[in-house]
Amino acid sequence: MTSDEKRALILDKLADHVLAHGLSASSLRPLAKAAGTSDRMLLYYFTDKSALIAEVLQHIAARMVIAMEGATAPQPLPYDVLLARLSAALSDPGFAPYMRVFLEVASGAANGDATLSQIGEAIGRGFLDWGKAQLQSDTPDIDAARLMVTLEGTVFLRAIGMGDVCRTALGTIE
Amino acid sequence: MTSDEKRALILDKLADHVLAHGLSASSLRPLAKAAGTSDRMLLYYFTDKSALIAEVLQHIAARMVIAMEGATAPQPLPYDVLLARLSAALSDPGFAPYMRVFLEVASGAANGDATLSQIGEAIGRGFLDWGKAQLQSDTPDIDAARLMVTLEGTVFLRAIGMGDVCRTALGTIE
DNA sequence: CGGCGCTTGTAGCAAGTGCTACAATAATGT
DNA sequence: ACATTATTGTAGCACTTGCTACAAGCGCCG
Repeated sequence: MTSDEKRALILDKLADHVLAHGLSASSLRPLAKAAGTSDRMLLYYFTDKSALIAEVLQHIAARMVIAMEGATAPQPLPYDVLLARLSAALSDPGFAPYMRVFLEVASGAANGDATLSQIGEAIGRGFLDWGKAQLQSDTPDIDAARLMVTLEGTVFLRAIGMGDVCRTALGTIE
Repeated sequence: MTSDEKRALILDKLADHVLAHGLSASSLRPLAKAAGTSDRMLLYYFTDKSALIAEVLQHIAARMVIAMEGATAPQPLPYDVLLARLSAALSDPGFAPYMRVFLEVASGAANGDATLSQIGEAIGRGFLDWGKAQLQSDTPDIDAARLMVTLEGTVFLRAIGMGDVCRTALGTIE
């Protein structure tokens, strides 16, 4: 097994751990344990902790893109339909971990973490573009923006146990 | 100065520090320094760290309520107007720290922190009720929910440097 | 005055943090 | 076979984390 393959394998397990336990529970030793290696080795493969985290988050983002491909409708959908679909998808147990991590990234970014700030925006823009491509609309930019604001709002509220409010808010639209 | 007064004074300075630097930078020693005392004393006044954080967050919530009183319109406003107003208010430098902390609370709650979960929901419900009272609507529950989802969505997006998307999304409504 | 309880400082502990120096092993090319 | 390089383990450093044991100071009531 080449060094690159090892790296890729480790990266995969690191992503699993971050998705399962969050960034705050992702210090080097727990990460190393989850990847079946040592903290020493993590810093051998990834120059830095922040570099490591950056790569892991990008890996996670790539995974999410793939998962979303599966949720992609064959044709663009009108705003209301797409919103209902995505809102349901994001609360799916399969997707929820991504949203938890995304929320944590946003929080870290708001507190001044440069790495998280940069990656958070990249992921966010990617998601926005993807949504725009799914939208059947005369004003795709505006509707994609509204879609995204609404969806992230539901992520936020569900995080604090206010999923019922999300349902109330979106119930009028379906 | 009585013991209660001292406690209240400390609490106030702790709130300042959390608002300025976030929960992640709020371990006992920095907090103590900000309050002009020692970690030892913090654990004398507040049984636990989590109890301390709980009280600080409630204090912060209470402050925000007061600040919002100042932003309260004399009469209820229609949805679009209220949304525009609150959206502008939340990105105001005076309010933004509250939102940063709120976001951090949500993130912590999503990661299973019981204290943050409980307090986050309490604050969220309070905010929802306050919004409902400001709303002039035939369907106040639904509109308040939509208002809240949208506003928290903008908080999220602004955190990752996508304030432009918020503007695009809300621009259509004003 | 004397004792008693509230308040506070000093010092430290055990665990965890990112990271590194050093050396031993394994692989690789000449 | 040998020298060089890549890979990995061991051990540790300097620091932060929440929290605590101990004792000294303090005021207050008898």
